[in-house]
Amino acid sequence: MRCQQVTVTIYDVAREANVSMATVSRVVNGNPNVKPTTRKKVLDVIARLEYRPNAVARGLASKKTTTVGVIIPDISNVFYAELARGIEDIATMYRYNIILSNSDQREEKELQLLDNMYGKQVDGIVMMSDQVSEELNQKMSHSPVPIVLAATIDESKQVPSVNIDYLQAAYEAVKRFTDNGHKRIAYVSGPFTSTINKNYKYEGYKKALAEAGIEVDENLVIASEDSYDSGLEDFGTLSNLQNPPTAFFAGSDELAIGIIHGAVDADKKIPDDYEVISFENSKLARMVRPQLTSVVLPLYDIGAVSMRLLTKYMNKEEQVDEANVILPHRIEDRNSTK
Amino acid sequence: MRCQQVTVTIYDVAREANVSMATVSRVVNGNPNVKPTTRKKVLDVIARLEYRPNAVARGLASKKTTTVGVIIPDISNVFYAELARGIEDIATMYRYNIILSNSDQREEKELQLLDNMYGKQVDGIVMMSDQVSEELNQKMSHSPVPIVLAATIDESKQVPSVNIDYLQAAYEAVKRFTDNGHKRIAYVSGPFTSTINKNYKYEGYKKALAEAGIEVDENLVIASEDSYDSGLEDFGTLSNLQNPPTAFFAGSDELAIGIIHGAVDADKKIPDDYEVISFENSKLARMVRPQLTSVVLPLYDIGAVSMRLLTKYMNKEEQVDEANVILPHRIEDRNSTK
DNA sequence: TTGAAAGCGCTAACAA
DNA sequence: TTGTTAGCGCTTTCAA
Repeated sequence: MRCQQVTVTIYDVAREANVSMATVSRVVNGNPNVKPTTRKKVLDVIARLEYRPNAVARGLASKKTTTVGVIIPDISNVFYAELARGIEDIATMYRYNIILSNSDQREEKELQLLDNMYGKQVDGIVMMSDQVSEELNQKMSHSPVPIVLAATIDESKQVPSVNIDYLQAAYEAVKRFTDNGHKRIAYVSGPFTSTINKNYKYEGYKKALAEAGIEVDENLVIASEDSYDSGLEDFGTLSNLQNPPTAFFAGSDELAIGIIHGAVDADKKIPDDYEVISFENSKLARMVRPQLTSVVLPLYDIGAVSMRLLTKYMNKEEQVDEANVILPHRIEDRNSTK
Repeated sequence: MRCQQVTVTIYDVAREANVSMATVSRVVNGNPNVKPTTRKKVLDVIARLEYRPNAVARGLASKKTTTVGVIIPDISNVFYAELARGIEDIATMYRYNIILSNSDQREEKELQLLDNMYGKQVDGIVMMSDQVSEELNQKMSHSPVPIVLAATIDESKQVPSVNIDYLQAAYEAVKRFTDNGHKRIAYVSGPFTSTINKNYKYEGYKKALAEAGIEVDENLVIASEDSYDSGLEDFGTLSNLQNPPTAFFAGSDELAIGIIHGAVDADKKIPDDYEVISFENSKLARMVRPQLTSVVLPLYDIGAVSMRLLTKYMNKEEQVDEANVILPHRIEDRNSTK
């Protein structure tokens, strides 16, 4: 490994090709104002010298780095990993690289990462966060570069974003239960520190109940961790209520699988004893028996559209018509519901 | 959003503080050769002007960017996402940022991404690949910056790497079966285009069989995709053999869960009718009934150690004693085995 | 302890 | 169509 490195610069190419560096720069950047024979000559030298443009120098001179920052709560979480893939694919398509950082959902870290990204001179940022604090909102509003929120809610709507209609989606899921005659419907949620969980999915749940003339029973609503173990535990808690639920609306696939296994372990049958609808539809939804009926959260698409939106801002394309994009959703029917 | 940006430079700070830019540079970089009062004066101006160092300019001048490239087959795959998290955590600890790119396991893309990373002047690279081609090996061997392979095998051992002893681990897993008296043991693997699957896990499998005096039956070895559906399908294929297996060694958790559900769907009991051992131990291993006995692949640690190793090369620390690190492994016993 | 000055490798006017 | 020339914002000798 480690060989002697002789960095060949645009200047070396220019000298070898008997042209000025400006000309080399032109051919490297595909500027059409170069005579074909000159272009060929330069290209040959570039190939021979194995010249590779220095993106850092280019970034300094042009004030564009062709890299975008991605701030994500936790890349090892499938949920966010799927989003990240959507972001990266579109970034690649537009020739951007991605600087990826985990925030672990800590506000202090989010703030610090933003500064770090600004320092690195990224051309734009895609941000994910369960909860946009006032301070974070402020900082993003004064960002030197465009920012797009992916699958995250900023209730002030100051920052462009891509989401689905979480409230409506939750409403539709729970409405299935009320339509089926369920009166005792549980909402097993991830943490209420997440705006989406607390102010959207929960509101959708309440709306569906209200419409069916069912009163919200706080005992049927649990906001714990967004994990398999919580689902397992929450099933236990809820099924032991003196007036237990007959249907579960789960905030995520892991939670739903926990609930299902809780039921299985208690020798209950899904969907006969309890119906379950999840909210995510990751590939886990099919990896459990019975397979999960689930609201389809198009995470890849949300990531992809976020990045696409960001490119519009970065290129100052046509005045973007809608800064707060809402993608469509649907419910995928499988076997955890009747 | 988008406010008028007045970039304040080191020069502005210098002027305001009545010192030279060299002095500002010194305080920014924590150089001790600055009189405390001067330092304070400069720090005050920095705070007042909200000066933020431009990492690009710094990178050009110092030839160090404090960013490392990460080339990964697919970030949306939990397996790699876990590795990536380990890498990122240690990178953060050492103040590096990460440029993350997906290769989709295509050699052409891997090669091109390396060039792209070189162009971005990363200080080092962590690479993951199922199969290191000759050309890739060549390119990495002539890299201008250090490269470490994470959970990937380069049989020439030319490039530093971090792995576990896959062969031994597979051997131990299969030995459980032979010790338990199984004679018909299947190996349901991910693709054999993966060096680890083909040359290590498979060899471990063969070694355990050989030791037990069992001949390898090619019909019991299936190298398909590394997915739940493949597991499901492969169970069908294998269980319909006229002389079917009684134990399954699965190459990954998804494969193992597919096998288990295949069995469940066929009204078979695990581990009574079939025993199953997986190779991964992601959090999925507990999210299935029965829970999976699995070889523990410490992905996070492999990522973390890879990054740590890379920092040693980047800082030209003490001559690294071992370039090809082997981390310990173990088997986690759960309920898919007796 | 501080400052002056020469780059780092490239882009982007502007001129020819 | 091509070349000249300033920077971009910082680090890093070297000298004081």
